[in-house]
Amino acid sequence: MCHHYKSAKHLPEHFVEEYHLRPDQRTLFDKLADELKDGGAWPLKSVPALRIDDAGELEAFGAEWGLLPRWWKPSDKSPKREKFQRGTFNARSETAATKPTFRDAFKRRRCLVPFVEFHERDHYFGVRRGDEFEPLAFAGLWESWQGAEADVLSVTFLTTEPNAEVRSVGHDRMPVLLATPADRRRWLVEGADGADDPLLQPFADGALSIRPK
DNA sequence: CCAGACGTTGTT
DNA sequence: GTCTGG
DNA sequence: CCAGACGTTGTT
DNA sequence: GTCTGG
Repeated sequence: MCHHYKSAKHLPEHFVEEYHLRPDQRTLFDKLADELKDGGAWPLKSVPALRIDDAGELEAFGAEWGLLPRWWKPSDKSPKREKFQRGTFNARSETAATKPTFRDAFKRRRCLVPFVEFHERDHYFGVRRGDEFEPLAFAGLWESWQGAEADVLSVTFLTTEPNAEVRSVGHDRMPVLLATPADRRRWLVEGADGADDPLLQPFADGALSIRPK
């Protein structure tokens, strides 16, 4: 499962440069990323994300981790939206296109969820670059839910089969990783065409470094 | 028709 | 109060 | 991080 | 909102 990940101080600068974020966007992204500097990200925390806005421009936004679909309303089983969101922090790439909770977002509201290391089974995984870990992005989905009091922006990200390193610590799922600017752009612009799409495959064996917690 | 679900991961 | 699951 | 559980026997 | 199970 992928319910914890970390940012790093060099993450904002990387994405500010990759997407030429304007000063106000840069300020927002810095602030959102900075809120992860101590404990990292956990479900229901507000996390930084990137999407393409109505004008086709790339923009940063903050959203709660745990997707809340537009049709959600209180019920006996999920009296509070947080309870529902606690179960939607990941979306299976094999089924997200058809699940009621994810399919609209899968088709029309994709985003990037930047990170530096993700956590599985008492280990952190990332792509080492020198003595740091490289900023990467999860393949994310976002939603906007209209409440009586306020609107809730939320995100989740896709999972797939594990690669060799993740399997080696005893896990059978891993997040979909977008490790190049080209993959990130394609995810935002085109999305994926079925579970066999190259974007949704496990990360290349041997490309991740493992750091025991 | 109508109530209820709508999710993921990991596992004794 | 403390542990576990997400 | 934070919400939710924290238990046993016997079987709808 | 839409689908499924009863």
